[in-house]
Amino acid sequence: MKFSINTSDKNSNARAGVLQTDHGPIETPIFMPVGTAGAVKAVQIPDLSNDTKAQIILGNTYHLYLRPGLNIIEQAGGLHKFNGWEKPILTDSGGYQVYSLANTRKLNEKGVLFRSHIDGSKHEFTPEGVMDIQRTIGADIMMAFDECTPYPCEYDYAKNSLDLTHRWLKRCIQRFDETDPKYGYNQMLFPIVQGSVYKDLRIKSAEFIAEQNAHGNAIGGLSVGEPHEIMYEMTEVVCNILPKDKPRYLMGVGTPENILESIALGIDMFDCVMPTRNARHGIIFTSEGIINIKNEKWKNDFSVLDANGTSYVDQQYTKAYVRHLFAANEILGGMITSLHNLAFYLWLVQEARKHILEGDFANWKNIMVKKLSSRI
RNA sequence: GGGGAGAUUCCAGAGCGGUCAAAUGGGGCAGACUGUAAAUCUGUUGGCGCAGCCUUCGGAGGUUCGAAUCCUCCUCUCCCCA
Repeated sequence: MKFSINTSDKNSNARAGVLQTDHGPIETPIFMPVGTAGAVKAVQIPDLSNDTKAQIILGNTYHLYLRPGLNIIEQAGGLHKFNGWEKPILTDSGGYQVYSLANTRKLNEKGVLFRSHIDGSKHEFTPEGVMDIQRTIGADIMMAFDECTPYPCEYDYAKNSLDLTHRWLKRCIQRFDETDPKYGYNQMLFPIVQGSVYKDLRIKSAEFIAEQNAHGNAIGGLSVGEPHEIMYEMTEVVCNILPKDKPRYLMGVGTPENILESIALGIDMFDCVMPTRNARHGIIFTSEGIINIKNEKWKNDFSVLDANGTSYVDQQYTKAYVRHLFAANEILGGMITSLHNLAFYLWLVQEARKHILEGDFANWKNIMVKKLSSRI
């Protein structure tokens, strides 16, 4: 449970580090593939591990609690044993579902009453309960239960919500401290900065979070529809306050461009559904720009999927073939693009790490960013 | 040989005198997606000099102010009985 920073970039706040966990080290900056229900959609564990070079994946407290349920996960011996992923796992707390499933839940001081999106049954999530669930799942990194606020969000709502998230955090920490891991390895708890798009709230929250002296700190409530400039501004404000010697995790971000810009601001960890979800929708990210493989123009393009790509699928399949798979609604299409996108995201952060260590990250980032967001 | 049903925009298939360039699916084309209720969702799908006009509902005529819708003939499909 140690975070060491190897070096810092000269012309930005980017850092390269290593976070030690009982399931192995995580080299930062890192992108963490999202595996909400215990599976990174359309990608097998060996591919995830050997091909994309993922070092840590996510699971979700709300989804795993509902299905398969804690009983099954505990019988399996924790999520690592259940899904066969032997490296670190981080679980989101369900705080994002407070936002994304706002129509089917009720929130109060005690916690959140969710109506299951699967069968409509009611389930109360409290900060204490969420800690217990994550103990049972066995995540290496547990997230505090928070309210992810929407955008736009009135100042008063954001302020009250922030105070609630902070009170919940104290309860999370207390429960975390008075309980033990279930499977013989250590777990960490990351608190989450909120405050919507309001600088003073973000500062207040970052200061409060910094005081908790957690193993790592997260920034939530961004990338929910606000302009990128605001997202970067909030991230910068918060990074200046959060402790330098602890990993900083920007939750739910983002596009390849977002990730590089945020690394420059001092972020170490990212997760996002974009590479996997968009992959299933036919979008692939490459070092030359973004490709919609379903577009007609690839119909008879027999060049490989991504000549610069690091995944075996990049050389194995042609654009025309992958386009055909999508047109024919063959499940293989989404498997190929998912693997490609994850390999690309992981390549991107590894490359960023390399340039941070070499000291020329800022220049490299500025060149990359221009290409990454263009459409091919 | 006798009897019956039908031909609609890329396909299937509604429409059965005006509110029809024509429902709904599918297919095509394009877009969205940021701690995953998402292998999902949205838009568009005759042409143009585009608040209007032109050409379309098997073909040719006709009735009517007005036809994809009614009548006549033709062509072609399908079904049943011999």
